[in-house]
Amino acid sequence: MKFEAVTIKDIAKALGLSTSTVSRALRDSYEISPETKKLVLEYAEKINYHPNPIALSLKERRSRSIGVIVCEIANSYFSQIINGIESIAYNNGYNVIISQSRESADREMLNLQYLTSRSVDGLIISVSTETKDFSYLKELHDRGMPIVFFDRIVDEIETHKVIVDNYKGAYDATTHLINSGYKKIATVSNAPALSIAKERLAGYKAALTDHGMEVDESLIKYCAHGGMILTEVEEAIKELLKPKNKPDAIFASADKLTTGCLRILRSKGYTVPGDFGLVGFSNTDLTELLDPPLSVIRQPAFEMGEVATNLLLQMIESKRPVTDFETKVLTTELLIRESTRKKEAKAKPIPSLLK
Amino acid sequence: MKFEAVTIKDIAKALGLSTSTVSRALRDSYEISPETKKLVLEYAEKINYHPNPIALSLKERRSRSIGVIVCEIANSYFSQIINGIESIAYNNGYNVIISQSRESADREMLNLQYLTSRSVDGLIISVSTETKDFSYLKELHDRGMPIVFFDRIVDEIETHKVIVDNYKGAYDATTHLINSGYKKIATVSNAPALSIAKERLAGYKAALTDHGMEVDESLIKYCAHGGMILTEVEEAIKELLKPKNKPDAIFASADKLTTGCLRILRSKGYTVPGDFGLVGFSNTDLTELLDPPLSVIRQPAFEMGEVATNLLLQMIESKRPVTDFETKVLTTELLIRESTRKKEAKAKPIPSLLK
DNA sequence: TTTTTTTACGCAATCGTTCCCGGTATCGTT
DNA sequence: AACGATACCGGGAACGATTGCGTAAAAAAA
Repeated sequence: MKFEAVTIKDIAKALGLSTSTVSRALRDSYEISPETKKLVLEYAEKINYHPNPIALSLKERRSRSIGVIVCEIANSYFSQIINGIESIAYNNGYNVIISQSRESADREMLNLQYLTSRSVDGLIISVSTETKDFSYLKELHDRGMPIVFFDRIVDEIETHKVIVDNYKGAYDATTHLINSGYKKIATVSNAPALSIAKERLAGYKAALTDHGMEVDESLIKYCAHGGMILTEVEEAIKELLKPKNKPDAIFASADKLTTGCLRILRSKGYTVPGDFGLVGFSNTDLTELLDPPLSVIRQPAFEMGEVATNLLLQMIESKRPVTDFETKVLTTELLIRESTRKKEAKAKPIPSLLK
Repeated sequence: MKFEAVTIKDIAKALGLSTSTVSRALRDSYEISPETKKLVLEYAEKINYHPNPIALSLKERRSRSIGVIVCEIANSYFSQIINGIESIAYNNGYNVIISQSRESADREMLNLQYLTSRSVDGLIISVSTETKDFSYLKELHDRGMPIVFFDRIVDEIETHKVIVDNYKGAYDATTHLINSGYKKIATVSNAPALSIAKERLAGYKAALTDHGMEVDESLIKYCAHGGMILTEVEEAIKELLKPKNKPDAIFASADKLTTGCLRILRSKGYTVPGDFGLVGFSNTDLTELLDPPLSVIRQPAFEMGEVATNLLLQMIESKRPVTDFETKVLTTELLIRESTRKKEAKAKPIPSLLK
């Protein structure tokens, strides 16, 4: 069950030439006569010759392919990012190898080893929620592997990074809830170690204090897998529903958390925005068709993929080691829809404690 | 910017052995003394040696990786399939390379060439809507490349295939619409050349005639890109809304068509199921949260991925060419929700939110 | 005509690994 | 003592492609 491909040797043999001549003819070298070139080119075309990239990779120690690791592709945000990555990569003759960590540090490591041993020329990564140990990544980076982080970045490693202004996104969303008249705003956040979780949480807290509201730690819940497992969202919501400090609105910190919250609230018979206002990060294109249409913070995912890839290719193709790294920060967009509709005709609270 | 890896030569040099001995020691050959083995193994472990899969691929003409081509990963159906594929592949030590055709025959061909030249040991494919010319695939297959088709299969090529009972799925959905009291049922279908489109259309027609209803060709609309481009769905709906034969229900034949129809109908101010009943194929996990919750035909996508991969690995690892091919047909599931509520019914069905 | 230059091609090494041949000890057997 | 068996290890070709170097023949210059 093996699959025989046409090689440069077949051409050489058939034409009575050496492999070197054929190789040079195919690469249009000046030291091959026009007639021989024509001969080789035509024959190669005829038998449908394609150079073997594996042999090339072995020789050149590069593969013209880049590796991408995300937690899961069944997530609009990540699939949009990947589309952005592919669009730039293909235009530059690079192939993209996608792999999923499924929020597992082990699988992330496995994929990483596979990709590097397969000689990808660079990596674009959003780390899993579970990853605590970045030493392997760090070693890779130290040994010269070009890496670009996006979304969930690793502060310890100095390289190009692409993120959105998570702080501002969260701040704006929370402020929007406040301005809509919500008084007790909870948040369902991602794994606390994650950069995006920290930043979004900071934005949330800042919005509260800036508007004279207290930060209540019992209103902050974490989901270790970012909502990939629904029960953990259910658990978080259940905690929040304890009468003691029941909130009237929720800010969700990730795609799956946002829809997860809606799912749990509705399954428990609560209405949105009646019982709870809801806003969250999401790039799903179905949010406007949901019941209720969700107010969301949307990230420019496609563009993030493009930017990340451009940075990576720049590193890959640079002659000398890149030492001057930048962190590109794109801006989010707050799309206001039904799920955060103003609570009915009460006087708008005046923030008295603005600093 | 190159990335130096540890090779067998480094070990050989450091230990004063030949590469052959090191290679054999690592592969636990009987003709290497236990002491030498121990020495090599320990040193290999110490300097973190990993065999170079590229060199192996070149030598063995196999890569222990399989290629997957789908039209787009930002589609729950396909990402669920991929998860199924990966689960089996990883358990058997295979890696999965994913690529998207984005419904373009050109990109499909490009991906195909990339994957085969990269020595994937086999392919799992759902062809793009655009692909008319299967000669390249056929040649690949004739030359011994193991291929499994799923979803959108190619009748002309004899190999393993994994599909669902599209006919029955469509038949059941249409029957459900009829039983719900809808009188004029339109369908928005995929590119007519596609196997799935034909089968689903046949099921739709059969359900109509079996229930004494006429098949009206003007109620059958096609979307060449399966709803990936929203305007083509809009065009289809616009056609259907012409007063002459305005339907009261729509059966949509693919994931993006189903949500696309809802989107267009709602944007035009129509209500579902008030003005139109709506049911369609979909694997999105958000359909129950939509307004209205959508009745859908759901495919066992994860399982399909598993089945396809098992078939493929079986072909890859078979000593002799496989000639006895099978077509596995799984069954769909009709999930009845709000969007097809009986026209006369008053009682509101209880939506099941958590499954 | 002789020398130099140019043209056009082949040889062989290389990338990392495996594996077919060898080869050399160290035994044991006759 | 001589031979074969066994154990252990190295040399080198191979996988497909590129490329520096060498060189024969042809063309140009002397």
